[in-house]
Amino acid sequence: MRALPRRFYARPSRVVARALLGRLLVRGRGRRRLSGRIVEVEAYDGARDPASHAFRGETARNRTMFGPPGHAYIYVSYGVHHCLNVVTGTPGTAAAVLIRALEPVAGIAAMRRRRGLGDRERLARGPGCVTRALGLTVAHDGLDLTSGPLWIADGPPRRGGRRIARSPRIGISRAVARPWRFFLAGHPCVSGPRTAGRGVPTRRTGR
DNA sequence: GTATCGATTAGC
DNA sequence: CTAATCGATACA
Repeated sequence: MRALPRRFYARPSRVVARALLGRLLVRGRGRRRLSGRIVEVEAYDGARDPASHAFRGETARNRTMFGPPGHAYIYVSYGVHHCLNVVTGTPGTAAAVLIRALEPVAGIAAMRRRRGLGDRERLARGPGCVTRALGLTVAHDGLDLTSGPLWIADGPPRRGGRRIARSPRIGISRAVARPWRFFLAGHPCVSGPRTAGRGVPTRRTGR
């Protein structure tokens, strides 16, 4: 399978987000290949989206998002974890899709080693777990997904017979009502709610 | 300059 | 429930 062409990414983040579900995210080539089916994503919409890192303009951290589509935007979350996004839209739009969860397909033993976990369904469940399982860090920020050792496979997205469900995005405090989280309904590797829920997620108490 | 908050997770 | 830990942001 080939890497998805750049034109795939040169569309609005919500369109790309849905189109990514069921596709294969691949790290490396040959025997050392790691891969997983994308089962959960979130769309972010640059300057038009208060929840986006790009909402307040370009910084050293989010520079990649302002570049051409089809590149990996990887940032440090909570000072501890790394999160993988794909840049979408036209250059300067600074839109992106966060990869929140994978169903591990290849290199599962290596993922188990990296994660110190046996449960396949939990290996890449959650954005920080995705990068941990694949061995991605901010050192990989800016990688070109159409040519590099990190890519997304072309071909019909196999959804395993599951429908695409949507919900509000997880872990944000602004623009909380926008239903821009997309996932394969009921898939065991999805983090958080696995069925479509209307309305704003329940706010955790304490702050 | 200091204080606070995250596109989170693992562990009590 | 909290700690971890750092870039970005808010404010004196």
